[in-house]
Amino acid sequence: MDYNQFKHCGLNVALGILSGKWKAIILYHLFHQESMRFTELWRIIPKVTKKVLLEHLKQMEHQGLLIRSEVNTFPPEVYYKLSDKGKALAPALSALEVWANEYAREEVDLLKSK
Amino acid sequence: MDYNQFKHCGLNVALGILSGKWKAIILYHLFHQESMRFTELWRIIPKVTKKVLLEHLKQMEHQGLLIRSEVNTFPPEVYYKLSDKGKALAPALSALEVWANEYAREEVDLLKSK
DNA sequence: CAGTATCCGACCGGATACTG
DNA sequence: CAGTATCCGGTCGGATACTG
Repeated sequence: MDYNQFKHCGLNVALGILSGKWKAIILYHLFHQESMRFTELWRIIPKVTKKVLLEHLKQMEHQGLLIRSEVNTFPPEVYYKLSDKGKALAPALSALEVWANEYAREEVDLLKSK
Repeated sequence: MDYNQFKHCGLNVALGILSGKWKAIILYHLFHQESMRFTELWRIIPKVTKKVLLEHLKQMEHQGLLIRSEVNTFPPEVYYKLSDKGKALAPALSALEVWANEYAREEVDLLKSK
């Protein structure tokens, strides 16, 4: 196995971008649904507050992972979807998922049961 | 691309395990060197304090990513190396690295220059 | 050398109420 | 509906000094 494949700089950046309590679940839903409204995300993610969800979405938007678009009506409609940069995370995220299911089964099952 | 490959539970667990300011760089060095002494790690990682480095190493040991072994002499010698569980992270970590270099070049270069 | 004990500030996530 | 304004407690990383 060639361990020279990764260096810590890029890894640090990637992990930094993915850090945040709700990032995984946000990405998960947007990978499965392609465009969701704010309230839709809010209701589907248990127990996150609007403020925190908004902060996460803003960060991810500024980092170019998400694209935010609003329909200018009243009441407003705002949609979030993955950008190409966000979609490109798929292989890495699924590799992490595979690893967790293979090597951290207990923690995963514990989390599922909650 | 099949986005059903990953679910958020495993992803959450994996990201949780990898969260911590110095995790990336610790893993990086241990992937490249197979067994390092505490002080060796401490000197090679810029600006981390002993306490924090120790906390990170302890966590990673408890999560089964690292194996700690001590030679009972005075002064003590303690070695850290990757376990199989830790080594199995390689594909996922290098996928993250690849993504960062491809899609987050600016941040990576910025980090490198520091 | 490796590890522990204190103390501290900054940041992060959360609760609640309010607004265009 | 989507977003903002405050306030708050806990956790995380860091500085420093000490110990087996």
